[in-house]
Amino acid sequence: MSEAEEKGLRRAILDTARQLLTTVGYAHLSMRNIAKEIGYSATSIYLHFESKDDLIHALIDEGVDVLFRELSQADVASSSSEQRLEAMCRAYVRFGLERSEYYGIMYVLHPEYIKRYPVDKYRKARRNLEIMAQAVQDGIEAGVFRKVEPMLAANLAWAQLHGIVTLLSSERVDKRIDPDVFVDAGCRHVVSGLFTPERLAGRHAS
Amino acid sequence: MSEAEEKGLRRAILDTARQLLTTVGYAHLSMRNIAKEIGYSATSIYLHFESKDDLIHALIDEGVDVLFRELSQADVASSSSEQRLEAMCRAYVRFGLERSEYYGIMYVLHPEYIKRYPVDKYRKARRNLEIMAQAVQDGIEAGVFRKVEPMLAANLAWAQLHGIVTLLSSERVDKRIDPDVFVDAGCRHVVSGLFTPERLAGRHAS
DNA sequence: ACATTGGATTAACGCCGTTATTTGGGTCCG
DNA sequence: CGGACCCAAATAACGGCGTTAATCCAATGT
Repeated sequence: MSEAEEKGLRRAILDTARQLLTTVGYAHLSMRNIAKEIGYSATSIYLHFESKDDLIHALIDEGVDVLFRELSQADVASSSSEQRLEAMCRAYVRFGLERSEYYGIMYVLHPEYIKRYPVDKYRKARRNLEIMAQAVQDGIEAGVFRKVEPMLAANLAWAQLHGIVTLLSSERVDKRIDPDVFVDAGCRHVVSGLFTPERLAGRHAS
Repeated sequence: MSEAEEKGLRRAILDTARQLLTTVGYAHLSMRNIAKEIGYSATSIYLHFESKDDLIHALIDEGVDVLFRELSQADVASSSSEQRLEAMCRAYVRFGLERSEYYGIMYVLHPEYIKRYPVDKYRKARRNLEIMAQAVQDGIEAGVFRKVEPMLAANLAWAQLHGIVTLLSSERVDKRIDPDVFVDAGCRHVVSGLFTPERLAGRHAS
């Protein structure tokens, strides 16, 4: 009971913080306004998190899991490795744009603002790249993709997708460009950049 | 004389702020530590800038100019449009990594942290995309690039380069990947993604 | 009935951006 | 010369921040 309530308060803090991230953003997220929202004093949060960074790390943890679930879902829902990769690209961008409360603290917040993410949690975060690298690897073995270093290709794909998400969500992309067209072109560009010349020659018109 | 000194102080503020951006980063840049550095009180800065955002906007202005100069230099230093585009890509990444004091406030700082960049300065900032779009356009006319919307292609290229810069400088790229190889692969990917199938068939081994 | 525990609060510290007020030296004019 | 004015610059202060220290108080155990 007291354990349940303790968990309850911890969850309430996390949920409130996440909600405030969507409404006021990280720049205006404070221990004091989280506390006010749940009817406690700011210092009470320190009974459950040792610092604001610690709280954010807990949320990042959640975000990493959510993203992994969505990538996995896209992975199994498709058949060919190229379709799987493209589906994951779209899932990544969708996650970045629709769950920006997570995306912002996971990948946008500059490390200088926040203590380094604990080393022992890196492994879990890396799964989100490895699942994409695996699709690249499979494509190579299927003869659809060129023989590239899968991890290099995955990181490069990540950079493309990350750029698309951040430029779109910070409204830096030219307004005359339709966001859907932009995302579409980006995802196809990621995949087609891996095609063998033969596979490429047979692709449909852009 | 008094005019020169006034300009001198304004310059001193800008230079000190820029230097602090490289040493302590935006998160720890404050009106008070800028002032301490130049031996004035914090409030004196308000005689030259109406707010911290205003000061940062002035620095962004400088950064936009510096980037434009470097892109232009890369543009004229090469001959074929594909070489020009690739040279500009490399110049962009170099700017992002080496002048990160500018890059951070220009393209990384989330808009929620800072007042919107004044509309009348957008035009100048847009030149940095248009110069790349022009290279795409030229490549199309030369028959080297596929017939794509130049502005869409430029923004997509920008997203790729921006992703590379931000992931590298926030140390989020897998440590086993050589940064130079990463940048290299990224820039070539941007360019080769635009090639016509014929031009692509004749490219060298990856 | 008393001591102990531990969740929760208030007070306080040193930062922050910014505004209001005050200082103080120079210049202009009667 | 003396007083009015100006204006760069400083100090004080406001409300907000993350965080720590001290305090309160109700429930628990003996």
